[in-house]
Amino acid sequence: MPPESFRWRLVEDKFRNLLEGYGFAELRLALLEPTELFARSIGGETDIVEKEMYTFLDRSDRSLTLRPEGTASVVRAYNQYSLGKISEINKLYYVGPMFRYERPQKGRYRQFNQLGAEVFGETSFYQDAETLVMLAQFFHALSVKGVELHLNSLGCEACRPAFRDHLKAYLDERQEALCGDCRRRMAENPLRALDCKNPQCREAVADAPLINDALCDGCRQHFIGLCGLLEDAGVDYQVNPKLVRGLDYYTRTTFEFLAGDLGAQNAVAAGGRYDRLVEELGGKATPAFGFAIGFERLMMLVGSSVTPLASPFVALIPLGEEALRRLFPIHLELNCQAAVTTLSFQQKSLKSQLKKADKDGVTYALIVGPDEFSQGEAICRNMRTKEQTKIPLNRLGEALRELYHEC
RNA sequence: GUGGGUAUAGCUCAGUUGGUUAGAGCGCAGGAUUGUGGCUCCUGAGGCCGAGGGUUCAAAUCCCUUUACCCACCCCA
Repeated sequence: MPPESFRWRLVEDKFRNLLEGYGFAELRLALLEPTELFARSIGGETDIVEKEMYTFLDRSDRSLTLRPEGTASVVRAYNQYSLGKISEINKLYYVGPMFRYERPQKGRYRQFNQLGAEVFGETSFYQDAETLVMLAQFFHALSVKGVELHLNSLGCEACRPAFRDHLKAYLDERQEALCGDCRRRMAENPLRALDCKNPQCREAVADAPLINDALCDGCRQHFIGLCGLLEDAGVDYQVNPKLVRGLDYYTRTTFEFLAGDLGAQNAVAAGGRYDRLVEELGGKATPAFGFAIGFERLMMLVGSSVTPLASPFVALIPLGEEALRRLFPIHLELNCQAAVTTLSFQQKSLKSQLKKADKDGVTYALIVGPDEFSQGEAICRNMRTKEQTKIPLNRLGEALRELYHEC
């Protein structure tokens, strides 16, 4: 709703401009996808898939789901249209609503909007760095303060399995201390125990083996390289070895931008690298890196620093029916270019119309009534200096246009 | 899915141990010199007290049910 909607569009425009500057192109995504797509990409054991999706059957008994996130749809589109053949590297972004069946609370809604982007075909850690710096630039451009970048590497198929077994062995010894969820997830994804919020789990996991120590050479160099580039770019970050994302497709780099001001739902943007997903969804093996920003959460941080709409420039004040008829075409003509005039269609007193003009914050008020008609000139009042000048009735339109362009 | 909270004027909220025409501030409308705004003053409009049921001589107030929203757990953007 206004005035929020104006601020939203302003922020969205900034996002589009920034990303298009970095060579991203917009992808308009399907809202509805086969349920299986999400089960396969996000992971069958994740909470999103287990209990947070809006899933239903269509008339042919196919199971469809309102998308809970964007990456899976982007990857499907990437594969379906063979984007990888058109150009080696593809940079795509999207904007739109996502749906998750959760209990709403501050910063969490069942229908929420994401600004997201994905890069396909680039393995280099330079890509990770470019994207992260770009995000930092975005927050900076919006004067958003207090966001922290948390960073981790989850390894790849070469080193993660070994680490997973290692961690599992560690957790097995402490099974009794873990919460039900963690115990249940042990088989599929023991890593999740690392960022469980349950105090008992936290304690049990305090001395758990860390993935950083178990990375293979390739992953280690990737991570170190990324960190170095971030430092060179002056982007502050902290490594959080226990950062594990709730989506199964991530490999190597994962990150979250956290904001303290958001309450419990403090992740304003998150993402990472997913080098295996394209292939798993039936495409050619393609490395990829992506992120999503929670639009609503971002807007909570942006506050009032983004200016809402500008005030109209001049209030047209007609006194009497004839004056209204005379000013109406001018009103239409001037607003055709930009929103510069206001005009009340009701017969109101000069006093109340001026009051309204003041509230609207206009710079000029143009008064036309019986007196003006008899003199052939309208009164133009500068609302700040209270100076009044006269303008011939037959050149009102161009005179106002000149005034507008002078400012 | 679990727990807590709120619901009264357009907005933010008061409303005592149940008591008769339900209040304030802000906003809105009109007026205080006939055709000149901001400040001030006066006046006015606007409420089925979220919905449904119950207790009572009497319910915004107590009880039950329900809906919506909020906050937290969880999860994530």
